[in-house]
Amino acid sequence: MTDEALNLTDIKILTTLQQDGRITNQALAERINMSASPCWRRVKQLEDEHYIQGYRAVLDRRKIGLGVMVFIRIKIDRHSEAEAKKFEQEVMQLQDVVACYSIGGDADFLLQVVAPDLDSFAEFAMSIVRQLPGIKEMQSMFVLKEIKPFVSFPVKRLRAV
Amino acid sequence: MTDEALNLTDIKILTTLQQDGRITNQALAERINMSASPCWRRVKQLEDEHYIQGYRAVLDRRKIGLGVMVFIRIKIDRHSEAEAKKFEQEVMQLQDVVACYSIGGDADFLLQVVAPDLDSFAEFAMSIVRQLPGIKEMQSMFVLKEIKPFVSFPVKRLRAV
DNA sequence: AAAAATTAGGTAAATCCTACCAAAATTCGT
DNA sequence: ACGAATTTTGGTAGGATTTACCTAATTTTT
Repeated sequence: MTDEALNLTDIKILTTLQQDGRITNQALAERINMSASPCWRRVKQLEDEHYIQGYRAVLDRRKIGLGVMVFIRIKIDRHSEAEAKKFEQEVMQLQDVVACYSIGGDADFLLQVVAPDLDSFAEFAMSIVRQLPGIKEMQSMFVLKEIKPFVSFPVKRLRAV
Repeated sequence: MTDEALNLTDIKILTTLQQDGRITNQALAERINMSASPCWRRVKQLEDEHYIQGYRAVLDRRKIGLGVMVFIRIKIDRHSEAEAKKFEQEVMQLQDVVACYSIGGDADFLLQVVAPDLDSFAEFAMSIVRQLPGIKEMQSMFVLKEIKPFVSFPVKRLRAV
């Protein structure tokens, strides 16, 4: 509760845990050349301070039957804050929309959607997404290949103030 | 090594581990109403068969100093497979490009990029991304708000053949 | 330079993992 | 439908890990 910034140890810990979220504390401690006690304490601290939001298992999308992934750009009717809120709330409920961002630039929202196959996606896009409140435009970008799947954020030394 | 499909237990396990990748085996077993032994065995099996690719810590992007996230649509010069490969390889090296997809639709690639602030992003976009081989068009979509951050894939019973 | 505060390292009890075994349930052939 | 074979389950115990606590070392402050 003093410095509020990340030192080199923290950076090593966060980098390592992003690669292997189930590494044992002992192995982690060895990796960063520290004994187990202070290492464990730092991890707990990073968790308590919410630098680490949580831990997740990463699944093979295709193996669990989700052969199709699509990014959808969506524009909604402007001039209605209520409509936007409603849109956001409804999107939140959709399990097949695995991520959704409000974006600047040309579109209003970027949705990341998964489906077992093209037919399922078409059905979902037409009867669910299209029917969301206030939709004006919609453009699908099909993922042909995951060149670089998301793994981790680069953790760098925070710029001094 | 018999069925090759996911039963209800597997689905519960995968769903739970996507939410909490560090849950203890005992707690997981209780959650799915199974004793620890078979639960542990199933998890190991799901790991061995690569339904589970790994475990990761999820960090708070802003807390680690990455205030800006942008999706960039990029079109590259067509008619050159070699150029595309080169592009992919170079993108792979860029730490600030946290994800990259080859996409159908209007654009060729979708890049997910992070940066500490707008200035850093501008610098990165101009002097690094713009200079990638074969770039024809480039359009940035700034993330204003993460309506629904990616957490997990929906795991459903696989359709019987 | 001494005192205070912070961080590191060690230790031990509690918990958890993990490999093994036996029991139960299921499948299969007859 | 029955018994044999196979698969799956539940229990157990040794080993590893976690986690709280204490002391020593280091750094910071005055």
